[in-house]
Amino acid sequence: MAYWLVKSEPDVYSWDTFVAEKQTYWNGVRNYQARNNMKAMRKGDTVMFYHSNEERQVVGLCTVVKEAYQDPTTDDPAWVVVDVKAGKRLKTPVTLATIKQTKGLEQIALIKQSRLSVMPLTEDEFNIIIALGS
DNA sequence: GCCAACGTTGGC
DNA sequence: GCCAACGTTGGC
Repeated sequence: MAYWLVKSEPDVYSWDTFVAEKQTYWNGVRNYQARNNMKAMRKGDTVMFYHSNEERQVVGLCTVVKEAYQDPTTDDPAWVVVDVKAGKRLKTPVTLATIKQTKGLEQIALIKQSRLSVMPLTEDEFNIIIALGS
């Protein structure tokens, strides 16, 4: 069981939209590293949902329900999507500012590689964020 | 709106 | 294969 974090611009695809749809395929990734991370996702893995730009906070959790397959929005076989199902909203959103100040999260990919849109989290990082969000 | 970081493209 | 130019992302 692995942990991941995905970013979305709330203007483009927000947590509320996701919750309303209950499930979605995570499309639009056009970066090889992010793509490789998606390919490494396994059914049942937990994914944190982060709002970038205006909000900059982790807002909720979701679960991988289908592993990587051809992105239906393009014919280019280089790109894949995964299906994710909306889970719980964090009681308290965890902001980037908080993450930066929190001991144990210094190495998180969210800070180290700010432009990456799909990234792995260690179990420790995941648990710390969960604790901050409850 | 600006700019830093960084990935991609294309000329050589 | 290198590197400059360029485009994109995302924090501020």
